[in-house]
Amino acid sequence: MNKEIFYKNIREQGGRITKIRSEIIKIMSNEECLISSNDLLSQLKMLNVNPNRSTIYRELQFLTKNNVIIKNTISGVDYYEMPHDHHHHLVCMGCNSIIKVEISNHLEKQEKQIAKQNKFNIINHSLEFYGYCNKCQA
Amino acid sequence: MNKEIFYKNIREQGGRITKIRSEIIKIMSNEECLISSNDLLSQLKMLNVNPNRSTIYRELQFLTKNNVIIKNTISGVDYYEMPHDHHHHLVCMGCNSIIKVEISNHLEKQEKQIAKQNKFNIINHSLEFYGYCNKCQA
DNA sequence: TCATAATTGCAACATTGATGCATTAAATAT
DNA sequence: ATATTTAATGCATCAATGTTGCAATTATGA
Repeated sequence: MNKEIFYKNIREQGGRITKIRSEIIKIMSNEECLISSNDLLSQLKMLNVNPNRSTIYRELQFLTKNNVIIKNTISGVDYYEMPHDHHHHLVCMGCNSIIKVEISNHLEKQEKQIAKQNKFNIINHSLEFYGYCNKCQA
Repeated sequence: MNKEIFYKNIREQGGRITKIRSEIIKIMSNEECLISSNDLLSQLKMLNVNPNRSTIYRELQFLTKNNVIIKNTISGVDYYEMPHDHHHHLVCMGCNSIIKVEISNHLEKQEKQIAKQNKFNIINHSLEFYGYCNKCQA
C-alpha cells in the first residue's frame, strides 16, 4: 500500500498530514478486516499516540468523506475498512465477533438493476449474516 | 393477521397481554416496513397510549426474543419488522428514508453454503444498499 | 520565518438503549 | 369475587457511541 496516494488526495482537498492522521492511515492499511473507533483508539495508544475521542470521530468522518475509508454500521457500532477490501460479514450474536466472507458477484448485478428501478444512486452496500459462531453454539 | 396466534405464543412463555403490548402488536401488524422505537412511540401517543421509553425498549426486546418481531440495526438505529415481511432496504444517506426492495432468492442458497463453510448457525441476515434517493440527488 | 486556516483538546451535549427498584396490574388459584 | 403471584411498568440513573462550539495549537504555503 502506498500511503503517498492518500496523502496526495488529502492535500488536494486542503487537508493536512498530521501525526494522528498518518498513524490512522497506517493502521487502517494493515487492518485486514473492520475496525471500530475503540479498536483504533487502542491501537493508537499502543503506538503512544493518544488523541482525544472527538478527534478520532472527526478523523474517521474526514477519511470517509475523502474516500480513504468506508463506513459500515453493524449492530449499532460504526466500523471502517479500506475500500479495496470490501466484503461481507458473519456477525456472532453471542460474542460479537465478526468474520469476513466472500460472496459471488451476483449482488453487483442486482445492485445496478435495483438502482435503476428505484432511481437510487447507490454508493455502497452492506450484507451481514447474523447467527452464532462455532464456539458460541455450545 | 391473527393476533391470537401471537397472544397464545406469548402466554405460553409466561408473558401477559397488556394494553401496551397488544397495541404494539397491532401497530407492528399494520406496519408494512420497518419501525424504530421512536416511530413506535409516536404511533402509540396518537392512540393515547403513553408508555415510558424504557418500557418500549423492554417490549421490543421481549417481542424479539419471542420471535414476534425481528430486529435490524441500520445506521446505528434498531428497526423492527414482522418476520413474514422480511426484505432488504435502500437507505438514503441524504434524508435517511428507507425503501424496501425485493431481491432474488439467490442469497438464500449462498447463506446455507456460507453457514456450512464457517460452521456458523445463521439466524438472520440484513442487506442494505446505501446511496441517494431520487429527491436527494438534486 | 510568518500568516493562514486546518486540526486538536476540552467540555458539554445528544441519541439510543440498558438497568435497579418500588409500584401496579394481569392471570391464576381459591 | 377476592386473594395471590409475579410479570410489566414508571422513574431515575447510567452507559456507549457519537456530535458540536470554541479556544489553543500546528501543518503548510508564501
